[in-house]
Amino acid sequence: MQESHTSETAQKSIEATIVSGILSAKIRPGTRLGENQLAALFGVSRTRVREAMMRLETRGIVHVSPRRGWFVVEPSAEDAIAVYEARRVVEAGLLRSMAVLTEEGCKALATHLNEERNAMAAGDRQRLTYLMGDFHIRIAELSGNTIIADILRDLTARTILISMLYQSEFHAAQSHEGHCRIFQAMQTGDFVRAAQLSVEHLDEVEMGLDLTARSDPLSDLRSSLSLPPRTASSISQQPHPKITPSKEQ
Amino acid sequence: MQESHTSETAQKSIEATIVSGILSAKIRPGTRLGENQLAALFGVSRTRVREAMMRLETRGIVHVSPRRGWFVVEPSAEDAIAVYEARRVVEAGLLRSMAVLTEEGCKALATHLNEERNAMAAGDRQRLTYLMGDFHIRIAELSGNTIIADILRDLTARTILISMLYQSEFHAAQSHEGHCRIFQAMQTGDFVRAAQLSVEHLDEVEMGLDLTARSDPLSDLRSSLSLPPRTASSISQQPHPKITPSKEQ
DNA sequence: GCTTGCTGTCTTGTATGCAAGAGAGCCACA
DNA sequence: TGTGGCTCTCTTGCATACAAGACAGCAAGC
Repeated sequence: MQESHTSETAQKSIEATIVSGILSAKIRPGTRLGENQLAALFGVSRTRVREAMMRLETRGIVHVSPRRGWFVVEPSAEDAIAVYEARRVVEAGLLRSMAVLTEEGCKALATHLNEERNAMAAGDRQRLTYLMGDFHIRIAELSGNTIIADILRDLTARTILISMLYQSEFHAAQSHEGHCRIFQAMQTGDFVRAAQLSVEHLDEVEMGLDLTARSDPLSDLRSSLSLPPRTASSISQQPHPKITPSKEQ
Repeated sequence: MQESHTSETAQKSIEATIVSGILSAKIRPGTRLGENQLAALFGVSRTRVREAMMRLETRGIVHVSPRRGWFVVEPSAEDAIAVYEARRVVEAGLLRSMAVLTEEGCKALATHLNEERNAMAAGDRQRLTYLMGDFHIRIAELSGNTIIADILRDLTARTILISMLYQSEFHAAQSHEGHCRIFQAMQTGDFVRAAQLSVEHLDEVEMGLDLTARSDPLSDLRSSLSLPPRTASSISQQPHPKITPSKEQ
């Protein structure tokens, strides 16, 4: 952990750190990501932080509110539906395109499902969230197609943000069983069935969302004024718009 | 075309301009995109250009060679295979997920296929290239899923770069027929068949590539030295590494 | 009490300046 | 003639300075 090595790595790791923070549910949607704060945290100048933010913006992970700051996206109900639809398309397409499950792949997934079980037993919810998303990414990875894996990673990050907004209770056992079923189908080489199970699994999770719960309290006024349903700039009507009282710089 | 309006728009349009230039085959793979050149061209400072470049980099459209410059990516043969595989996954998954073809959608596609015919008759190869890629993007657009549409747009851009590198001759008629078949299946509501035809169509195009033609002449030496197949930094062994003699600034 | 306008502070937007490095071209030398 | 090294130019990398705007908090007026 040399200082020099850290700062070298920090260049692209701002992105990775934030994404991994989201994937493990440690960063909530709407979290403010101040350029100065991150710059101080990572020991770099604002320039680098901005670059990372812009990259994350094109990946659909953060968005900028002009002269106000960068925020982790808070997907709207419509966004949520679109993300789940996209995942169904990609994951089903991926499974259907797979021909064999290699020995290593089989082992990797079996190990993963064990980890899920362990986390459930331990009641480690953050780790569980991470594992539940990671299962799908692993499938993409062992298909060998890094393009699809990257796409799915970003979609999974958004999925986790969605679940933090709209999922009242976490049916971990149900998800785990879904994963097991998909794995079983893959083991028997029935990828068409695996794809179908994957779609059903995603449907199930989507159904578990309460997409009306967090609908903003202004929706009545908004609709009577016939404004767009929920713009990016109307976001962050969050309960804690204040920054942590660290005065930074 | 007011000056002010142009410069306001220019901010994000650098990205769009380059992508659209690639989609219509006006920008070749390996093209150098100098920060100063673009800054002068768009009338903005290097800062904005860099932002656009970084966004395009995360989209897989350009890459940077440190202290040498930004270049439009030159996909390797392995990249080409991965891109086609990803497209098969996404497009087949998309078509399978579609339930109905709306009246407008039907009209839009019919119009598009007519445009393809016109461009073929006119022998307008650039426009033809654009249309051939755009067909797939349109399908994604009329599915209503902008996430998938965006993904497919970037993949199509890369596909076109690939075709400029590895496609010796352009079988436009063959592609057009493939599109027609997909459209017919969609019209009859048989999306499973449309998906299957789409996969076959992409296979066909991929088969038309000569993925050994442009393999770099150093491959023998490279493999005997057991170096990595083709690194990003080994790119731009292109015939014209020189910049156009505009002295800029 | 409630609203409305103002002002100070804190944020990002953007340009610019300097440093580091890569590479082309030249020159000396064998 | 061919080869090695040097230098000089041009490129991006990165930090910093300043400008512009958003918002909270306050004060004045109704």
